[in-house]
Amino acid sequence: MGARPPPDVPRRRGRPRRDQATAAILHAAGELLAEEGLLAMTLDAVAARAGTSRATIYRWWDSKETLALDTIEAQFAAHIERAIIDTGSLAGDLLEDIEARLRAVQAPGMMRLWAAMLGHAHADPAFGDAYRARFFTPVRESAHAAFARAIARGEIPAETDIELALDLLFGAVANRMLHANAPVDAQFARDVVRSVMQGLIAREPSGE
Amino acid sequence: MGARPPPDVPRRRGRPRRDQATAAILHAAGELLAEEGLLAMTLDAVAARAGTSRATIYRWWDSKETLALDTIEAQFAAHIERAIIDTGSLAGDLLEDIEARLRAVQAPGMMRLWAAMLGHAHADPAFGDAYRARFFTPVRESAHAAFARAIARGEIPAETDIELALDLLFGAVANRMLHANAPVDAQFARDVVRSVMQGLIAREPSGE
Amino acid sequence: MGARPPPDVPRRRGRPRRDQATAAILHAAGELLAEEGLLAMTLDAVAARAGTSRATIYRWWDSKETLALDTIEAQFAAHIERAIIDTGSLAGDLLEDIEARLRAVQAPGMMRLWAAMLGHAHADPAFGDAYRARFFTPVRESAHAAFARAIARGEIPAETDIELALDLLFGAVANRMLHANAPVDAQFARDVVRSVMQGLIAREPSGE
Amino acid sequence: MGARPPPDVPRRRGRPRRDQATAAILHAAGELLAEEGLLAMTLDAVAARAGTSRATIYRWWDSKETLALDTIEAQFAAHIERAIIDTGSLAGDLLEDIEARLRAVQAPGMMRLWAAMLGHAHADPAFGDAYRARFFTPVRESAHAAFARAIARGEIPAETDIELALDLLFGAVANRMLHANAPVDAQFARDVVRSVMQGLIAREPSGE
DNA sequence: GTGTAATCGAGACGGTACGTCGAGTCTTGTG
DNA sequence: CACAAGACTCGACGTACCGTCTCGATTACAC
Repeated sequence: MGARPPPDVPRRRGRPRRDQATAAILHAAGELLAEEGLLAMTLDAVAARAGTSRATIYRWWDSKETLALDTIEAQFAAHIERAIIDTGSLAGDLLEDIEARLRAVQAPGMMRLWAAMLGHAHADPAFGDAYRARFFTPVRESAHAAFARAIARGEIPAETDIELALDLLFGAVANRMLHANAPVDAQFARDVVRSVMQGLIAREPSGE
Repeated sequence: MGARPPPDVPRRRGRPRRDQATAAILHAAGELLAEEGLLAMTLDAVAARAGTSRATIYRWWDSKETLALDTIEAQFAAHIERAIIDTGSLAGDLLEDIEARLRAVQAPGMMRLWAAMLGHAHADPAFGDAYRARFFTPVRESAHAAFARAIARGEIPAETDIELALDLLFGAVANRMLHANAPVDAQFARDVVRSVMQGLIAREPSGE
Repeated sequence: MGARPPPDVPRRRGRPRRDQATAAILHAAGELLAEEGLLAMTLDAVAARAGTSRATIYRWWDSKETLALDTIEAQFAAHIERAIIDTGSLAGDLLEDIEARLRAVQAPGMMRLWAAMLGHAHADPAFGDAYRARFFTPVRESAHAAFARAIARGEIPAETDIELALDLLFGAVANRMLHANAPVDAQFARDVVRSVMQGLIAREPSGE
Repeated sequence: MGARPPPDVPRRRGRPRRDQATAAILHAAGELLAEEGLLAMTLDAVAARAGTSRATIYRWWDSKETLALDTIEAQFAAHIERAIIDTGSLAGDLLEDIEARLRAVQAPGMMRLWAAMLGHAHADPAFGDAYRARFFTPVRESAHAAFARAIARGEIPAETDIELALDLLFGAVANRMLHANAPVDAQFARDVVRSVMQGLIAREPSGE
């Protein structure tokens, strides 16, 4: 599975791919996803709005979920600055990180879309792998790096269970948005970061 | 929206509802949900396996998601003992609570189903309300009561931010299962509980 | 097959039949047939308008077509005076007869209903027998009697092919109404009668 | 309403219509109509026997009645030679015409189908127009032409009421088949033609 | 230039499931 | 018994997307 958009081969024979079509499809899909959600979005509607044919979409994506994955990735890219965050303190790094994600996910229709992707990730294992590789792992890694830097400069103990910390951190935020369907503000983000750091610093090794 | 299973009215005129049919439908739906997931489950298949007609299903449920909601509720009921948990310590209460939920959610196909329900909860607000009222709020309330008891007996400070604690607690577990798609064992549950408690006890009031 | 309305047994045990129900059903069916036609008329609607239950209808009629048959028979009875027509001349008798039928069949919705009955008569042989026995044969017989009287008083030759005359007579009228969907007025009826009589009187025996 | 079989445009973009499918549908519908009649014929069954999908049928026909209309037209075409009938005498022309129609309508199941079409023609005005345009008007016109030729060559009076003659002619035949549900043989056709001609030739103008 | 190869639009097609509707049957409680 | 209420099975309906498939038209590189 998976999209095979830019194979970036040097040059092939035949009519070259019309990049405008790809962009128009992603744009149309983005609008429809925000307006109606994943389930209500039909490829017919995407094709009509993009001015292409359904066959062209199927040529480059193998399902509408994969198309949606590419679409929200393109939208996230606009919200998240890829520059490495390094404020000098762990709390500062984590807060910056979380707030950047929050800005991206609070665009209209994005929560609904996120939930739909998560649902499909559990229905289709291959899609689940792609989903995690693109939206879960990167987030986790950038936060992981922040913890590693904090250990390196002695801010937190070396034996800190970073994986646990990440689950607490992102889990709390996700829980509030996805399950409680409640808004997440900056104050909540600060509370979460402080609680997690206090819980980790004070803790003894977990091995009973 | 929502199902209207019989509110146990005393006795009405007309042919009585065949309870066996309702049970058979729920049973068939449960099997098919575990085997194929929500999206692949057809009402045709449910009706065929339950030995009823599709029309009978539509008489009592307004969508297959609502049917699924009733189905997993029936399955959860089998896993979760409703007796109030009170071990005497906050950590003990929380662990018992979490582990009870884990047992229920680790039945085959249940993760996939949970994710699908969450996805639909964000697609259909009315369904979202029903979903939270039945699967989110009860869990939260039983844990909330455990915190209240802990405050009453002086185990944790009275000004503890319980809502935050709940988000950390259940968020960490949900994050690992839903997003990381990784297993949650008893050790992880213990680590989460300990971390959250330490983070809360030591913390100062959040208001800047 | 066929309806089994009033079995007219002397007196049976149990709750006596509520004649009002039967009348209400026929009345409701008549209204609905005129308003919407046979196919669009549902037994649900009839039952609702008659204030009865569907089961009661099924108790006395075995299909909605049979119910319709009884219904239009009741309506025809109101239009057609059963007294024997005898004006003294064949042309007069035939005209009276035809015009009486026309009055009945030109009630609103009646053409549509007649066509539907005819369609069903060819779909269900048993119904076809009942239909002809009630709506075809009687008409034919009363006109046949008029011809017989004309022969008796020497108005037309004794060897007149009456069956052929009846087919020409009623066929022309039915053709115009049913097939051409055109109105039939008194002038047309007079023309038909005159043409048929001239054609028959002048003719030689048909056997080649 | 109405079917839109291919108007034979020169060449359009897109996948060309698979003519075999259209033919298979008409053939399957023809068989099923003869076997079971219009009401019992299911589009499911037609699709299954034709090896197409129900959607394809709905793409080209808007109801099963319209499909039936096309079907019997195709079958009539096989029975009726379109060559203009001109035997030199009015009686000869009319007999040829009537007997050609009789051959077509006496195929198995055709009477039942004809009656059903007539019923639907009165239930759905738009269908009624289509029905008459295809099965009523053409028959009428060819016979009308025969009368016109007879007037031209002085065989019958110029003031003959042709419309009345047509109603008598076809009405008598239709009455016997549709209403009396009796067979029509060549002798009956001859009798009808002779009677109508005698009735018309001898008659005076109808205007009082 | 003239293939050759690829893309794109349009749109028909077989399929599957949907949600609805009506027919006809059955099972209660009430009169 | 008759009747109302109403739950039930069955089967067809017409619709909506899906994913696939032919087409004709277009556009480039390669010979």
